[in-house]
Amino acid sequence: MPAEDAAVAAGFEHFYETLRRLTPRGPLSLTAASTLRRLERSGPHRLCELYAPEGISQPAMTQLVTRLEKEGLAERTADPTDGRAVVVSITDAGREAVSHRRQVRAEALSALLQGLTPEQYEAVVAALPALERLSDLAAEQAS
Amino acid sequence: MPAEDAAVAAGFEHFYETLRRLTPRGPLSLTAASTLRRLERSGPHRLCELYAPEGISQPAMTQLVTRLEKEGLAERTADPTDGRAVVVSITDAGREAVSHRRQVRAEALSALLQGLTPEQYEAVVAALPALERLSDLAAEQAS
DNA sequence: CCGTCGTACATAAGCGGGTGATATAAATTG
DNA sequence: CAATTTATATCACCCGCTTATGTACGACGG
Repeated sequence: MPAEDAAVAAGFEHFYETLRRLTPRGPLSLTAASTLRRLERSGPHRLCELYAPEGISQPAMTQLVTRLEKEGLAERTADPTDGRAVVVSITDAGREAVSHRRQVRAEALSALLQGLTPEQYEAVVAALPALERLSDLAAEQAS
Repeated sequence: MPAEDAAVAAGFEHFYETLRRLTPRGPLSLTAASTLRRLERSGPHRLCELYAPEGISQPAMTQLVTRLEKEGLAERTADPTDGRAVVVSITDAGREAVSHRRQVRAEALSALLQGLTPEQYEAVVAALPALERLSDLAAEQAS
């Protein structure tokens, strides 16, 4: 491991904690929010396609979907081509919830961004594509 | 809120999920790890100074310290100047656990960093001070 | 000194969200 | 068509958080 990577890792570690505290406690758990975002971003999925990328077990996803359904944020549909399968999709209320959560976090973050110098702000913006690329790399590594 | 902030927020949101999945399942909860890092970084603290910055309730911190103590990662000491207070400090085993966790995450991250172009890598390194500054701003805003 | 009040921590009860083991039903296969 | 695999659900359990409450010490005015 290159030496500089350690510095990057340390910086990310600290920053991760900061981001974590930026969305104190909402009605949605981390996994619930992440799953809703996935459904919003890439459409309906069978339950068996959801739990692995979220890093939880299949029973956990069953229960999560049940909770989301109870709160009206997602819904189950039968898969016509496979009687065993369940297709999970996000509802309008779910989209609304995701959007609201995103908004809250964005505003908290925006307040912080005001405190940066223009150079620092530019550095952050310039790093965004790289961060996005890291996310993609992590996703394909997981698959 | 400036329009570009929304893009930054969206990027961070995605990146946050990536970081979250980078340290899959350890023996330490997120709060436990964060608390140990705090103890490692800024020395022993009274329990009442710990729970607020971690964003949990006082009973939760009492329980967390009890668990950490049971696992030998932290220890309680009486405060000689205040009979009510408890001073919590990290043990060598605790330092070891933090260090190990950090190592695991750093290696996983390092593997991803290999996939960046040199320009992207430089952009990430260049943004580190700004990310650090954001963490500081968040910390002082919380106080 | 001494009752009163605030502060620091612990305990209790309950709940959300995770786990592994197992059940059920539909699809696949030999 | 019996056997097996796959997709989901259910069960029993544990961990970590919550609020409400208990306990012991410190501070402080009479």
